[in-house]
Amino acid sequence: MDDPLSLTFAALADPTRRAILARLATGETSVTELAEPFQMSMPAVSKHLKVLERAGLITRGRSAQWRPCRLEAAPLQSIAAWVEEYRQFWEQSFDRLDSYLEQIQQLSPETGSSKTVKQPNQENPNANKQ
Amino acid sequence: MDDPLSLTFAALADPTRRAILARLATGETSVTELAEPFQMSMPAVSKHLKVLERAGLITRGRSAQWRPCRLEAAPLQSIAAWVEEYRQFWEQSFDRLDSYLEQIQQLSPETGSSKTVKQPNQENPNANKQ
DNA sequence: CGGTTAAATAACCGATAGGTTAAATATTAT
DNA sequence: ATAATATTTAACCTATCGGTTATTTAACCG
Repeated sequence: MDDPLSLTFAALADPTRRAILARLATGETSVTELAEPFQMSMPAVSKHLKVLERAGLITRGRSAQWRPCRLEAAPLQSIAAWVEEYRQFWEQSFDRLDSYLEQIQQLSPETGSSKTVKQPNQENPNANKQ
Repeated sequence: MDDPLSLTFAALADPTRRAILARLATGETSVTELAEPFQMSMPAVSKHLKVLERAGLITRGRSAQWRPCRLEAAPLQSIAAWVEEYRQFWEQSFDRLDSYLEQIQQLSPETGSSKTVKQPNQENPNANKQ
């Protein structure tokens, strides 16, 4: 299927392409420079760029013999919107875990031997680098 | 690559699988019921479910001969965290668009013929159903 | 002009994705 | 034990993916 959302998800389902986007987040650059960190041929990188371009995640300009690539984040916004629809589900999971932990602590006070589990304040772990 | 993020993105890159998740968001259900809306064979759906399971997006129980599927949203939280890193880029784009529109309006007042472009208040479009 | 550099395209290859039909498995019901 | 129902597995097929090397295109430079 080649609907926009599927194209975008598919484009993001490859660590090389995500690394390319991360690099582009620091600024426009050439194909050669983009390819440098990877131990793969230029045509391979070129194909990755084509996938990203088809998904609308990058655009390419022209400056002499260089084709500078630029990040286009609009499709990422669609992804964000899609995933937000499910936010309640993971928050709800945390709620359930909280309830469960409270219940455990309440019903079996002999587990006080473990670390003081006084409302660990389950919060967004974040820090998902890459 | 089979890192968690890639597995999750790949699992989401198929409209059938996203539809299955949407269905599961309304509650646990059987494979047969999940398969019903699609004009494809049961084994095909079974494969989709295996992909979702491998990505951690669903879990399966056992109740008699049924294998009820349940949505697990934790991987979606990882997706949300990843994409949030790029939020500034699409917001920045809107800013640039705003500046551009202001500039246009300011420099060429003869375009007043178009609809009153008085700060359209660019806001999150949302409403991305599927 | 000829040479160099940047990038894309062509042709190929093995692995995987997404579907099929047919057969096997697991559980319930008779 | 047998049959019925729900689901998975096996085997197969075609298309796409992600990579390669070799070639071609595009733009600069001297």
